[in-house]
Amino acid sequence: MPSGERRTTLADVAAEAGVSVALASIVMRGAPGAGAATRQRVLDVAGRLGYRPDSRARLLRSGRSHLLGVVFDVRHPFHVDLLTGLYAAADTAGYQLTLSAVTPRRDDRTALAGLLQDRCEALVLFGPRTPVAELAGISARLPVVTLMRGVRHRGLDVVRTDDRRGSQLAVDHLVALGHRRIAHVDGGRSHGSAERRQGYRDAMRRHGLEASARVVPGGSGEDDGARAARLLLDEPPTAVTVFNDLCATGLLDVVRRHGLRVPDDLSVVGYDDTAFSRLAHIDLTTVAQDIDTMAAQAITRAVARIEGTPVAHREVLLPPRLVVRGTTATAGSSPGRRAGPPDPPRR
Amino acid sequence: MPSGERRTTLADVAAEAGVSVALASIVMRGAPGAGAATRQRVLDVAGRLGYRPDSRARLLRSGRSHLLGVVFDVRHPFHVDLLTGLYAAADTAGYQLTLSAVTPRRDDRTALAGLLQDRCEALVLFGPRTPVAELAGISARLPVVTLMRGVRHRGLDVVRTDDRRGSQLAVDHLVALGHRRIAHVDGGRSHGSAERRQGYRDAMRRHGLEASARVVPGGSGEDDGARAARLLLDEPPTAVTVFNDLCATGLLDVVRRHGLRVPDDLSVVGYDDTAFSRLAHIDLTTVAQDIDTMAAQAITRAVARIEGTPVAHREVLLPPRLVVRGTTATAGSSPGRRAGPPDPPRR
DNA sequence: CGCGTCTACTAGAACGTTCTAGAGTCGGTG
DNA sequence: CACCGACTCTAGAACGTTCTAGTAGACGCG
Repeated sequence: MPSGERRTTLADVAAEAGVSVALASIVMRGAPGAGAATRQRVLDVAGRLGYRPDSRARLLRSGRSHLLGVVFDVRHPFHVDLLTGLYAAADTAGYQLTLSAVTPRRDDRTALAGLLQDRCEALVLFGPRTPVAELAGISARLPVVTLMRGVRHRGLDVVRTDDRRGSQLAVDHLVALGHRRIAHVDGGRSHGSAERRQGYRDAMRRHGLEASARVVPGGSGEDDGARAARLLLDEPPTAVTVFNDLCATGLLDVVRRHGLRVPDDLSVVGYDDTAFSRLAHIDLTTVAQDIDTMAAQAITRAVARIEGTPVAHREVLLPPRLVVRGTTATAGSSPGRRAGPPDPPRR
Repeated sequence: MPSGERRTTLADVAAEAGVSVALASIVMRGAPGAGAATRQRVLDVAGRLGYRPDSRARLLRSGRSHLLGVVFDVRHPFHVDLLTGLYAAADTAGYQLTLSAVTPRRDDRTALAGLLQDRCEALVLFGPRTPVAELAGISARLPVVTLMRGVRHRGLDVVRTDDRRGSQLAVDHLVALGHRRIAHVDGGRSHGSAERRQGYRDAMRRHGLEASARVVPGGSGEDDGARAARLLLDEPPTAVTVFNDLCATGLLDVVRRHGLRVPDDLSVVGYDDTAFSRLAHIDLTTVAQDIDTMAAQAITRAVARIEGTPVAHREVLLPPRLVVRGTTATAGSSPGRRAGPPDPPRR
């Protein structure tokens, strides 16, 4: 009879312990103003009756929910990794998290609407696709922290990785390995795509390789990577930086099937340090975002806004980190080349 | 001034529209008992003031939260996939989902406790590690549906894939391809491990291959697969069924590094049809669980229990499905295949 | 003894909603 | 004209908690 018996309420506990509801409340939330003996008695009774405070009633009265709403996308492995850090950070700040997921059949807007009804005190959005105007509207009512999307708007806090720098790291790494013909596979209309492309361009210019810079249209999926690979194959570079890991995986596959060896004939750098890029089988050199700091900063921001603590800047830019694995090697390190196309004509 | 102005409440809407709070309530939840003109006027005002019903206050009064609590593990790609279906199913059933995540630093118990305070009407647990006794205790207070874990207890509903059958499918497939020396890499203490091992044994016996059955200790991680591979290599079988996809990936890597070709020298079948197994790069033959039905059944169960609809069985056993990809081939098909793909790239 | 102060406790309002019971209006009917 | 039912609407209680304002009693002090 799950729904038969009423659940035990603070009134039950109070009655059983022979005190007023108010005092029971004081004891339950550890507030000062109750005698030691009484406190113990109330706690005992509560334990015995299996009392659980009703967080909604509590909120209703106190106005504070100590609840942070989080919108994340189940399809993005990176988002899921972030949740771990976020829970930890929220916990130490004394806040709880309510999650609302974006799925292939559930968009940003729906996810957001759900949270607004839950009376969160702030929102943390993972790479939201919602238009800035809409986000701004919401931020008039409660603090909004955006992760991994560089929206510029007073009223919105932004925590993101310096993607431009990330691409530069990738290029620097490849140049240090002796590569000169380095291409970039673009992320299309995905977030961060512009910054990553820009960082690639900057770095190529800095190294005096402007002439051999080449940007190929790609995307965020495996297919996009495969398509980009086919575009590259007619005149393959010796190295390529790819928008993200998934795209890089698609590229790797096509490139290998065409007989090119990685990293001997072609070095590949991904982006995001997605879980699967760590698989020995893939072993992708990639640019990692500092997930833990990102999570901690997001929570810190949100809480500061809620509690009115002044915050210096609207935007936090975190440094990326290059993770060198098995898909990059020195240029021209390909002793015995097989099947693959010989050196393409130099330009 | 996020927290400055009070948020608009039903009373505000009612006052502005010149009706009673009760009537405004009727309109907002679409209940019968309001005139068409008034209804429209109230809705207009609500829209203009940006009114959002407070779900907690609503719950507090109505007793019903229409909330289903979900505990999932961020580390498990399969769980994340399930969420998609779950949201959809809950939506059509008229319920909302509250998610509570298990992370490396946040265990089952914590995740559960959070949901209990939120006054969910039922819990949906993804492969919970919580002891049965504890789950049973909770199920005395509210319906509990367990996914992917075969707990036997009156009071707990279970929705899971027939893992035994899944392993049998894998073995049948391999036998049909002419394999006879088929090994199994075990999942250790992971859920479903026993059933999958049992299914393997059954199938081997059924095919009269008892003598060549061989179970190697493994686990649920990539490392476990790598370790298992090394155990197998001294006397390699021609095919192997592996506890799950991640483990299979680890195995694949070691096996290939040792010069064995897959699928020519060794056929490999994984389990779960995890997202990455679909990557062209990995292209793993695997056993898929019917995620959508699983999600739908879980919600149906939960709702039935909440609303007191009689439910025939405590346990729903869903049929698995074999997904044939590139890591399985006919036994002894090994003669001189090159590294490259003879077959056209798959879609 | 009167007064102030401290501690332990309590009564009752409040939060924003839903629900119950009932009030007013109107057109139709005996 | 009295009565009915249908329809639209309203007043006020209720949900489980926290908060405000206060009371009762003990104690100290002049």
